[in-house]
Amino acid sequence: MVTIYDIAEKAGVSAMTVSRVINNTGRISEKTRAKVKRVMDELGYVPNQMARSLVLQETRLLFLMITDITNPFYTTLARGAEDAAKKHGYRLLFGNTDEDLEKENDYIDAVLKTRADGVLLAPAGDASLPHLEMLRRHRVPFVLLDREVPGMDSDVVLGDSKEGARQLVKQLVGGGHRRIALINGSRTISSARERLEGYREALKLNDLEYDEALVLETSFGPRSDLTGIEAWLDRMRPLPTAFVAGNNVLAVELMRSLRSRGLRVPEDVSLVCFDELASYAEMDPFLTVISQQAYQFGHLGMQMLLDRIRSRDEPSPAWRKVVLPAELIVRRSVRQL
Amino acid sequence: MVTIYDIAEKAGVSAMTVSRVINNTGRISEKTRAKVKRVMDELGYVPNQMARSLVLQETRLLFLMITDITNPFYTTLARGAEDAAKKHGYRLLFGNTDEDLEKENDYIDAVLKTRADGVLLAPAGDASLPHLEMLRRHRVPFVLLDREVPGMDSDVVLGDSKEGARQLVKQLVGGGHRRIALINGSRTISSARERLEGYREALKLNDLEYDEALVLETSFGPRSDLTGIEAWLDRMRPLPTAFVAGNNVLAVELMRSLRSRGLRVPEDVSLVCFDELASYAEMDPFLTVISQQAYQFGHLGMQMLLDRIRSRDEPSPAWRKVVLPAELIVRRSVRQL
DNA sequence: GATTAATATGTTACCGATAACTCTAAATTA
DNA sequence: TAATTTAGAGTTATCGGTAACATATTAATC
Repeated sequence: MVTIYDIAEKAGVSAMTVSRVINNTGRISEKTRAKVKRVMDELGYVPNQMARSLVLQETRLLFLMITDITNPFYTTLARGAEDAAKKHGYRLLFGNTDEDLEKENDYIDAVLKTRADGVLLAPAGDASLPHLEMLRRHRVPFVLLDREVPGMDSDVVLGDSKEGARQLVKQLVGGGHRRIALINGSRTISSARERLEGYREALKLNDLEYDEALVLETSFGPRSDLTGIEAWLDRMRPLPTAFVAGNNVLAVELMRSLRSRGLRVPEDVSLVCFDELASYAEMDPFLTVISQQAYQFGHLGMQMLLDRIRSRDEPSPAWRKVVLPAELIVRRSVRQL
Repeated sequence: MVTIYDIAEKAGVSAMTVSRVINNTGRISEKTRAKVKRVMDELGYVPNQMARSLVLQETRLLFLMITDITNPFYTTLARGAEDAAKKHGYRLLFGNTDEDLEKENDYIDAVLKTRADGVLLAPAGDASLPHLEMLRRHRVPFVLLDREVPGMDSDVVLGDSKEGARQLVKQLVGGGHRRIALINGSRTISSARERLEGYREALKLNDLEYDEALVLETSFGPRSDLTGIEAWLDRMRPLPTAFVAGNNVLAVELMRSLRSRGLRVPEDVSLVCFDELASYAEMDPFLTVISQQAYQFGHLGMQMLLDRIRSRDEPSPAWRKVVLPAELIVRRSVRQL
C-alpha cells in the first residue's frame, strides 16, 4: 500500500508536507503542491482512513441499526438516513437486528470497537436498555427511531402511534364495525404499547367493550408466527368483522391466513394497518393504512444525531423528542356494513 | 477512552500482557489473566478496532454495494451476504448506488480509504469498469453480483438471464400470444443484454419476428421513467397482447401505466417478469415470474469473496463464474388466448 | 548445585497519519 | 543595515494497538 512516506520520498519533501497538501492546511507553495499532487496521482495514493481516525479521534462513520431490512418502512428510513449522512461527509454502516437482542448486542459491540461517531437505532425493545446504557457509558451519541426505551432519556423520533391507532379504529367504526380485533407486536416495544393503548381508547370512545380475546400479541418481526395467528383465528368465534394490524408485516401475514380460510378482504372481513406495504405492492394499493413518513424518520433522526456529534463538547442541550404525525390513507380494505 | 495502557497500569502489568489476554495469544498465568480481565470489566474496556487494523493490516470489514435498497431482490441478497459475513466474523458495510455511477464512485473511494478487506458489488453497468480497475489496482478482492462487466475478469455470481427470458417468452407463446413486447433495463447492463438476447432467441425459435418497436430500453432503477413508458405504449398500435418485464420494478411501473389506461392484467394484457415482488406483495401473488435465488446470490457471493481473501497471498486460482439457475413460477398473469 | 529448558512477562519498534513545535530563508520594516 | 515578520518547509511525539525480540522467573535435567 502506498503511504504518505512513499509520496514524500518520491516528491522529495517531508511526510508532513504531503499531509498538508492532502488536507489543504498550512502554507504550501504552488510548486510543491503541484509536485506532490502529481506523485500522488502517479502512485494512486489513497489516504488510510484508519490512521487518520486514530490520531483525529473521529471515524466519520455512523451506524444505523434497523430491525428488519426487508421491511420497506425501514429501507425507506435507511435511505433518508443515508442521504443525510452522505450530505455531511459521513459514511453509514447498516446493521440488521431482526428484532433479536443478541444480534443487537453484537452490533453494539461492533459500534464500540469501530469507534463509530454515532448511532441511529430502532431498538429491538425495552430490553435494549443495557445496550443503550453501554453506548451512553462510552459517550457514543445516539438517536432512537420509531421506539422509545423506558428508563433511558435520549433524542428520539417517533410516530404518533396512539393517534394512528385511534384513527384506524375510528375508520372501522365509521364503517359500522363493532367487533374489531387487533393483531399487534410485542408489548416490550413502545410503539406496540401505544398502538394497543390507542385501540383501547378508541373503543371506549365509541362505547365498545375491550375484549382481550380479540387482541393477539405476536411479533412485528420478519419471522412469521403463522401457527399463532391460526390458533387465534380459531379461538375467536364469531370472527370479528374487522382487524387492525400493528404493522405492515402483520397485515400481510394475517391476510395470508385469512385467504387460506377462504376469507377475502374486504368482502368478508375488513383490514387496516400501520405503514405502507412495499412500493412494489402498490400496483394496486387497496389497504387502508396509517402511512408514516418513513424517509423523514431516517432523515430527521440523522440530522439530530449530527447535531449531537457537532456539539459533543458543549453542555448537552435537553433531549429532543420528535413525534411525526401520520396520515390516514383511506382505500378499499374496509367494508361498509 | 479506556486503552490497554490504562488497563495495564491499573492491573500492574505491561500493555503487552493485556494484549495477550485480549487475544488469547502467548502464555499468561491464570492469576494475571484473571486480574487483567477483572480490571477490563471494571473500566469497561473495548478494544480499538482501528488501532488493531492499522498494525494487523486487515479491517475485517467488507463492503456490499447494491443498486437499489428498496428492491426486495437486493435486500434479500443483502441478507444472504450479511449472514455469511457474520458467520465468519466480518462486518458488512452497505452502499446504495441507485444505479448511479457517481455514487458508485464515491463508495469505491470509501472502500479504498476504509481499507475494507473486500467488496461485493452489483455494478451500475459496463461503465463501472474504471471502478473495478481501481479495486484491482489496489488489490482489493471483489466479487460481482448479478451483472458482469466486459473487460474485467473476476469472480461473479449471475442468474441465467438468457434462459429465463426464453422461458418467459415460451410461457407467453404457449398462451397463444404472438405480439410480445419487452420492457427492459439499459443495454449497458449485462443482465439486460442477456434478457434481450433470450427474448430474441425465443421469438426466433417460435417463428415470430423481432420488432424493435416492441422493445423499450429504460432503467432497472428506482427512479421511474413513467413518461417514457407512456410514450412507448402510445406508439405501439395495436398494443401487444403480452409483456415481458426485465425486472420487478419495471413490471410494477408498467402495471401502473396499464392500469391508468384502464387495462387489467391478465384480462386485457398478459405480463410476466424477472424477480419476485416484495414478500409483502405476496399476499396475493399473481404475477408469473422468473424467480431468482436472491439470498443465494448474496450468500454464495460472500463465500467466494471470503475464499479470495483467505487465499490472498497464494497464487490466485482461476476466476469463478457461477450461474444460478432460475425457476419459472407460473401464476395467473398470463391469459390463454 | 549448575545448566538447560520452559514459562511468564517486559521492551522496543512500527502500522500511517496529524498536531504542535521548530527551523530556514526571503521579504518587510525600522 | 539590522531587526522583525512571514512563508514554506521539516522534526518529533502521539493515537492504540501488536510482532518480534529480550529478559526474568521457575522448573526440569544432569
